[in-house]
Amino acid sequence: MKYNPNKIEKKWQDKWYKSDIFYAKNGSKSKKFYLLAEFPYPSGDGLHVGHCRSYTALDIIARKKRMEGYNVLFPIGWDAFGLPTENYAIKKGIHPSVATKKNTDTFRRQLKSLGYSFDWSREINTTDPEYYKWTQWIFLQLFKNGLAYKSKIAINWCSSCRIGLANEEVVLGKCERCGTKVEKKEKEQWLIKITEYAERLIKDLDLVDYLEKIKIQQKEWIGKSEGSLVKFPTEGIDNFIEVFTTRIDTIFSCTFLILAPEHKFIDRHKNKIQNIEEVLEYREKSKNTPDAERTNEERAVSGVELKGIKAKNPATGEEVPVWTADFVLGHYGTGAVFADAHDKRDFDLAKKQGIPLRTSIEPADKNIAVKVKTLEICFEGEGILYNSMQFNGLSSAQARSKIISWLGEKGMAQNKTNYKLRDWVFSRQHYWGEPIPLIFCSKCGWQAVAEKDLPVKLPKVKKYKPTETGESPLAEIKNWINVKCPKCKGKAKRETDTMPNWAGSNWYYLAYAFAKNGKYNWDDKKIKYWMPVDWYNGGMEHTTLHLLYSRFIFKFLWDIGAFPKSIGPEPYKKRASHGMVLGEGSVKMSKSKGNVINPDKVVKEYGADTLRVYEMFMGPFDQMIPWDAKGVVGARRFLEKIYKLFNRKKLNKSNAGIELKKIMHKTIKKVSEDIGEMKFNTAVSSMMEFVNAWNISDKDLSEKDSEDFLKILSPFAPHLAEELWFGAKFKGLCCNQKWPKYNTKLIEEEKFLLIVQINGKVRDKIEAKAGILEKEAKNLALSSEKIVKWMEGKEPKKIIFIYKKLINIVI
RNA sequence: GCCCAGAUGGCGGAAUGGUUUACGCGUAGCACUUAAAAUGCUAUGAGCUUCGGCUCAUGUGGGUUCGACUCCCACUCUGGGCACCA
Repeated sequence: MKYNPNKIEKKWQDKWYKSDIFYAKNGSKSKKFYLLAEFPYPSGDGLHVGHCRSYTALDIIARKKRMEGYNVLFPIGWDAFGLPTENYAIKKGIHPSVATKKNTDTFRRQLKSLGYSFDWSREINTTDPEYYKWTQWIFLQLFKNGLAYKSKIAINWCSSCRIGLANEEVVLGKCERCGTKVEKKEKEQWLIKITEYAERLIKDLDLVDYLEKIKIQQKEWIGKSEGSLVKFPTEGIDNFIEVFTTRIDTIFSCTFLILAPEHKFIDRHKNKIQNIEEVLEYREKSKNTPDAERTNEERAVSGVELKGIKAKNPATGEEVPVWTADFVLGHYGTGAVFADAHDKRDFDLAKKQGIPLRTSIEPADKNIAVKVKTLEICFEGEGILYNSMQFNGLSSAQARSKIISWLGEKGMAQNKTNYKLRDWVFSRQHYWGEPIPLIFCSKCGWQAVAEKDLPVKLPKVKKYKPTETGESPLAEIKNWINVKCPKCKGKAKRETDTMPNWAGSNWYYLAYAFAKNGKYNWDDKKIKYWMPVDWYNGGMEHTTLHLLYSRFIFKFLWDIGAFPKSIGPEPYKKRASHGMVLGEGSVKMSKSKGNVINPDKVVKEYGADTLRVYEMFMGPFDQMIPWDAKGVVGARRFLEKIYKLFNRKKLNKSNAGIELKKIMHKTIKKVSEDIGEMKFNTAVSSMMEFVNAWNISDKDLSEKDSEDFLKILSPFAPHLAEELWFGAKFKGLCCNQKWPKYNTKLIEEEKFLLIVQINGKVRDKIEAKAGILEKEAKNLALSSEKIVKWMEGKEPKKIIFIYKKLINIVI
């Protein structure tokens, strides 16, 4: 009989998916385990082998946990709103929902063809009105709690997609999706106050078990910096210009101020700035400089003085000039800085424009100190203060707190914490997203749609294309837009913007707790039972987007009591991440390179189990790894060997070998531990070693050992394990069995290879009893011919003995 | 520029203070075959060798240690993230 995976796999998948064996049981008394894999965006390209890698890994964990007696929730669904589907629909002239249906059907078929043990009864779809009813409900709660507001802001505008982009969607000044240069455009947008949660989003990372690099990336993205606000009086104009600084210890060297070109001070005092035309011209120029060009490191600093404007340094009482320069950002801090010789950009600008400079921080290195004082080089580090009145001689750190309290007493300075994180632009001018459930009334302002009227369904339109003006296509459907104001019943209009991609994935982990066959009945009890997620796996690319957003939304829902408080303020207990699968030669897989591996083809040619085993074996799970078509063959050979051994040497109990049993138990130990640590590659290799040992042995496996082997194989190659389990006439389904335990006694070896070193170099290897101590080991070593030769008659100076490992003789 | 991760045979990798190169791929030889494929077995880091072995090798240079792929310092390169953040 030949191993025929196509036949075997279909058979077992039918059996599994027609039953409820992979269904999670709400409220079961067994210990729950919620294992979450990021749900896919169902693109028209179908499943990627990268999806298979992470889903196989999690499927292995889910199957093992189930065998260990946990009540496992391992769900799947579709994050289906978004631009690619919309663009596809526009191109093909079909409704995006039709494209979505087609794509999800493909994904579902592909995922099932790989035998994943998802709970398909809880499948979710973010584009289902029953689902987005809750997405809209969450938005309304944000709105009602004052966390959603509309504001005219300069947004990142992609002229090709005709869409406003969140900062997170701009990569190196280009649109993340299409690569077009992003422009600045003023537009009314809905924003969400994620910044109010900045501190908690940092602090609560202490409560969770995330990979350290994920925590670091989140913290860096939020970008907390502690400093102070300092007032620079501007007599006769405004009262003062306020600046943010983390280096108030350098204030005595401040010789000028710099404002961001867009700073409102300039607008307020146009008539007082003598060279206002020049200043406005500079502002226009900097506005049109795309961020991409700013990344040019060699770009020289530029700036313009606001002539006729002076400010007073609150520390020295000196009058200093005020400049504007585009390296000062309007949206960070107060949009204004004080400038001095201890900042590289300030230093460069001053040198270039002939602005006077003065130093006040002395570096520890005397040679550098000389060059700093003569303004030959710019010193940005910390040191000892001079030129700083009563603060002379203090270190930078000491001086900072003293200067703040000194200026603070005069009302000129205070402590201040700043974050790089900005509020989240939440509206999109596109069709294929959740409508924002708000109504604008010219009398009453923005009003929430009544909760009983949710969902606000997407209306049918003829054209999905964004309009020339950049407005959403919904803006053209008059009978949908025009509604009554929920408050005064007068004429009002619906918001026509839709929500961004992230809206649906902000809360989907909650949906799985209560979703059933396409119905979404929010259920506190079920949420309480399943949440938080025990183990969440996804890509590193979502660390600063989805992961941060969803943590924020969860915290918000927790705050307003949308589910029981006892769950705690964090949605995910543990977060791990997988490495990408690259094309051969370590380049990214892409259609244009023609190196995309289609999982369907691999399944057809080699079988699902082969694909699963190969993707686990190819390398460490968290690392990027190139696809190797030849490597797939190795996985297939491994499975074939197992199939042959089970059929050829079918359970010859009388010939069972104790040596094989020992290796079996070592393998159980290794595989059990490795799965928990996501070291799937070494788990597979240890099973390969076992099979090799069995193959060359003239003994066979006992019935118990065969059972155990199939059980540990089954998470990796579930179809083959099931087939062989059935073929051996074992009871029930293999995937329903109890995970095997290893016997410690069987793992202990009676003998070992004693490594004998002389001066740390291996000179002999002697087989010895496992229990021997130093004395016996020494005798054994010194009686070896080779060792005697190497000793050259010398006496050992020192002997190091490591139990069960080696003996090192130092001469 | 800053932060994080990494560098081991022809290739993917294993080993986290104690036999470097497990497992897999590839390659070579042998067996089976009319032949090929498939399969099985054997060999496979480099150099030297009197065929007993010896020497060298985990990016580079130092250090700690009886002993370093592993720990420490400096550097080079590769990948990822952030970046005019005051």
